[in-house]
Amino acid sequence: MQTEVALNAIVDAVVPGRSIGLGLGRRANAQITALTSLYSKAPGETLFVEGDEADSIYEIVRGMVRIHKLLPDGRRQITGFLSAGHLLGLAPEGAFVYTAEAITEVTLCRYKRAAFDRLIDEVPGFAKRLLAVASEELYRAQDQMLLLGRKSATEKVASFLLLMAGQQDDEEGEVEVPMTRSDIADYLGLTIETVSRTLSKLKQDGVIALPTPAHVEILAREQLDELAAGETVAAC
Amino acid sequence: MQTEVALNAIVDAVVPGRSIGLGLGRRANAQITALTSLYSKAPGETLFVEGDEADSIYEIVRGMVRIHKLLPDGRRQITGFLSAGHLLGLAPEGAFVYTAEAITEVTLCRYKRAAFDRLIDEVPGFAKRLLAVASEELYRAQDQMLLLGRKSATEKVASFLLLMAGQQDDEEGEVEVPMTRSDIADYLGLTIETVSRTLSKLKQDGVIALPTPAHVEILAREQLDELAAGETVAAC
DNA sequence: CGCAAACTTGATGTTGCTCAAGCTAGGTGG
DNA sequence: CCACCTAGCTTGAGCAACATCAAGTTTGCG
Repeated sequence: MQTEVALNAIVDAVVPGRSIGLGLGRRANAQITALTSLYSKAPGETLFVEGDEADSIYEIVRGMVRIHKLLPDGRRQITGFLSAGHLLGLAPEGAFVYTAEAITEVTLCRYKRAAFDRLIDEVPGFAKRLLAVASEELYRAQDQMLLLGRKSATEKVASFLLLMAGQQDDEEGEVEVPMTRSDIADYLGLTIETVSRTLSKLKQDGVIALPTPAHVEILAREQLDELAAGETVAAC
Repeated sequence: MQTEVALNAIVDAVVPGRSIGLGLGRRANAQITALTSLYSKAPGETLFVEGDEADSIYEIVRGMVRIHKLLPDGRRQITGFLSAGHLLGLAPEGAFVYTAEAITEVTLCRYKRAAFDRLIDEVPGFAKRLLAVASEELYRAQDQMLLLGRKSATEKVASFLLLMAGQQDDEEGEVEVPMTRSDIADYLGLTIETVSRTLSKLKQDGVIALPTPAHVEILAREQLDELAAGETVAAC
């Protein structure tokens, strides 16, 4: 997402060329980096749990994180897969409203909530920038509601594949799928069996190839686009 | 939502006691009211359409609005029912990302986008306040994803009734439902028949009463709470 | 090499959708 | 004032998409 040169030497050392500070100017960035700490999580590790005291805000520097909510009986809805540049924990003060877990090896930048709040007041443009980030998230959330409420299994899986493809700059149809079928199912409101079957059907129809379960190759991009958009009755 | 005394004489005249300006201080409010215009929409009228140029931001002063997104073949997902105090059109600049329509008679306050943007820069605390509003919306959206992806029809309808009840201060179990079964269905990712049947079943079970289709009486609040939360297998 | 986790595939079941018919209520014109 | 008309709602019967249950298969790792 961000491509400008990082101001933070620590970050630069770890992930060359990857900026933090949400695209703000030099001064703001310098202020922000003064109160960050950088650390890592292994795949499967929990960053924080829904209901925990939200004393920090996190920025993903590298890797992929899933966020989810649970029903009392264990049913899970994954509300997002977040990669580098995304913020975690911006929600209402007090407590986190979702659980966050690492899917891949993840590098995180942690901001203390209190210091972060102070920055919002003191650094011109910072709140505005955060507002843009939140609006963007809201837009994504509404698209996902349309998917969950009104798309068929095939349309959901097609949309997911295109989301993954778009998240990777890789335009050549090679898509990495770092999460399990269970994650995909809980993101799309399906079961793992339906996800697996739908992928098999797309493969059989020549729309995709599946060299390995975690590696999808898009063979017929246009057809996938149409499926994802829900254009025709043929989609069913 | 807002109960403080309005500073804007026009608003006061129309809707006594209802504030605008998003809970900011006197100075900010004075600045904001300088660039507002107030007007009304009849039930069924469109405020704006997905894709329209987003040159304004709206605050609902009175009444209820629905916002939705469409698939090319007409399938509709209602992403929210918004009442007084809510903002419309905050999403990414350029174009509206959803369509907004009046459900009841609605009074709106319109802010010019450019002026609104200037306020964000000039009025201290304004962007922060908007960020809180957007975060709150995001939280609601994630709850709705959980509902759409993982709840049964009964759980969805129960959740909806509680949402409506919560939106009205009326704690006595009397809930007004100003929208049609079609709106409810498109909000919950169901069909009108399933919504109707589910309401009938809840009535039959003594959980609610239905004096008229648009008027629900909650008879067994606890049972409805449990259903909405998805506590037990009995929910199915 | 063996084991466990993840994935795939098949058979059967159930929820919610589709199609269809009748009901209710509010508004309009004769 | 009443009858009609229409939009919205309810109810029923049959069906399809997706879930559930149940084996197998593959893969990665110790």
